[in-house]
Amino acid sequence: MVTIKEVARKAGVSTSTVSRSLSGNIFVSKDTKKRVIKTVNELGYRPNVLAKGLKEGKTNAIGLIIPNIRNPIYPAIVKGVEDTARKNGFIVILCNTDENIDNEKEIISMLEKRWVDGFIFATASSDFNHICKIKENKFPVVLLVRDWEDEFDSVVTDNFEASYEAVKYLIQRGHKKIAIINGDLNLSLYKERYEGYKKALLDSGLEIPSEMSFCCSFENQECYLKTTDLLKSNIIPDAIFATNDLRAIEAIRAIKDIGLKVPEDISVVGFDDIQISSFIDPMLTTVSQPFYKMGEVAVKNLIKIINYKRNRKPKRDVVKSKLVIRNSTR
Amino acid sequence: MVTIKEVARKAGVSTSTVSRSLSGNIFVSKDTKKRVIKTVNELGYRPNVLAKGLKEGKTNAIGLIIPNIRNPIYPAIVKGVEDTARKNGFIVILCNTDENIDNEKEIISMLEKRWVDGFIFATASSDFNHICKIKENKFPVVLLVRDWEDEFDSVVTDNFEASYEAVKYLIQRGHKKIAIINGDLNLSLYKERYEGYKKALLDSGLEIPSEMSFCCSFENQECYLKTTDLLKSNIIPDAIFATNDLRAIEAIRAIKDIGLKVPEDISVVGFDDIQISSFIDPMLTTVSQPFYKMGEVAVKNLIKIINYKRNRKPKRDVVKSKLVIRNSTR
DNA sequence: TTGAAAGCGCTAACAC
DNA sequence: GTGTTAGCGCTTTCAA
Repeated sequence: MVTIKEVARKAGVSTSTVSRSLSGNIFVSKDTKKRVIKTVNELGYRPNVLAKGLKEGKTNAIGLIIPNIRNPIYPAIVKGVEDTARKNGFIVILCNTDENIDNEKEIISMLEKRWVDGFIFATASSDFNHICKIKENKFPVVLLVRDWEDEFDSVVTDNFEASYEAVKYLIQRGHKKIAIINGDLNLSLYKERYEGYKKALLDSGLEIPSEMSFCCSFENQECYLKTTDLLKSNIIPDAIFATNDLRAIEAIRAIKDIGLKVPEDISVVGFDDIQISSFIDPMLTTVSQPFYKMGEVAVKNLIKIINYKRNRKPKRDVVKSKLVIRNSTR
Repeated sequence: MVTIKEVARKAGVSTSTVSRSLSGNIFVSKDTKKRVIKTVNELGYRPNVLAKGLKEGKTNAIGLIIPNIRNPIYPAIVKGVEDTARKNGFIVILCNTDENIDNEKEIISMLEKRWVDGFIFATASSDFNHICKIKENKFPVVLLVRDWEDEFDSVVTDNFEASYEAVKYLIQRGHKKIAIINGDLNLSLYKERYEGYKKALLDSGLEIPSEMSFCCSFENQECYLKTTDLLKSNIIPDAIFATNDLRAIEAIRAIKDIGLKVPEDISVVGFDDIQISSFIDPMLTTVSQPFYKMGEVAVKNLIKIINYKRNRKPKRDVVKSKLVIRNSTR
């Protein structure tokens, strides 16, 4: 490995001059600089980021913690985060928790050893102490997708409004018995989506059919099974609002398997607009979220906090989502 | 930030004793060790990986370079890589190239500054010099999914055999005009899949219908459009072998939109078995690949190379895939 | 404008 | 068993 010393020797200058030639902020005579740069190229010298980080007290890396990389919303987010980070000279360390809090703690403990200058969490849940602790340890933190009260900077979508609009749309199209398939209500995003759903029904004078409301995870086709159960009972909805596309897709599968049709018998609306949603049959009506953009905004905010560490008040960034109407609703 | 010095002072020992107590390899008296550990916990001390890495000449990080995180095969791989790496005390730095070689070079240049102890590339293509250069620079490299002659360690699936089997299956079910929708033939995996396809046809005495063979990328619905073109011509296949599921899904969409049915009019076989494939309509018959496992094997091999840097001959690991028969074939 | 030297936090060779 | 110390590669004072 080529070090700054070798460059210095070969160019006939001191290591400080090499450093200065490369950093650019401090003045070095034109000739010297040229000679140094030439030597750097000849030798293929690359500054060692470890040494630089150790000296400067920062790493130019950020930790991105996500709950489940196989949920297609995260790849989109990851891409936004990574592109933006790289554009700003940061590298991304991606960690997947599988929604498991022990994994998450272990990951944090690892990254806190100066691996990263700051964290982006897309995993906020009700069990939140460990993330608070990071902040106490002076690591900048931005929450993404899922947020938590007003303690942290965050980037989220307008979950309430978007759900409201989606359900309102179903009502306008004449649906009256609208089921909701939701996620963990301890997560603010699902709670907000639920609130939007309820408000839309209420505003239209419809009852909230509690027997048509359930939550499910992504494991073991839970969503498929619970939807099947619902349809086998004698309370059949005329529309289903699923709070994400994966749930919508499982629900559609269940509806078809039981011999009913989408959208003729039951309309289905999803949430997320993952890539696959425009290819399944019927193409899914869903709320489209700007995931790439969200990742981008989260990184930009995080870098701001890293660079000017003043104790600003946390900022909540809300990005707009929009209803995309396709063929799964009639 | 708590440093080893503070721990040492508080515990009344030298820094080396703290270091030794933590590393565990060198003997420290029970009492001292206990006292040190206690202090470490009280102070919340975490060894600085930058300093450690600088000292030891390694980082315990590996770079994982993938072409496109939005292709669902990669999240599965990433998860395998990440889990295994973490289990072995390594951290993963994930980088996405968007199939762009300049991005890739930039990423490599960044990671070579001692960020990582080795690389896993899932991006090998015909333009390969920059990856060779990494190896010359003494960085361990393992190729994944896509490989390249015998220069490198690699982990791949039995593309030829799997394709052969898939096409053979179509033939056995009575199909005679079998189209192939392929990817870039400069990538060995697609070439191998093409060879498997041809061999299966040949072995059954069928002609290779060159007018029914085309390649397409994932951009701009290219696959959808080209399939539509094919179907609008008067040479209509009775089966389509798509060399990945995303292509198969686009093809199915095209078939349906033109008013034909899958599998009644045209059978479709995919390759990959991404999660969504068992939820689309009809559920996709496809070749299932053990992506998680592949990531796992790649990491294990890489770590082996990192730890015993002897110049072994590169090893090619071939993992078995298998045909999963669902409803898109008749 | 440039060089010498200290020091970032850690480990390990060497001394006791 | 434990302490002292050099040094990993870099940046940045301080001097010249």
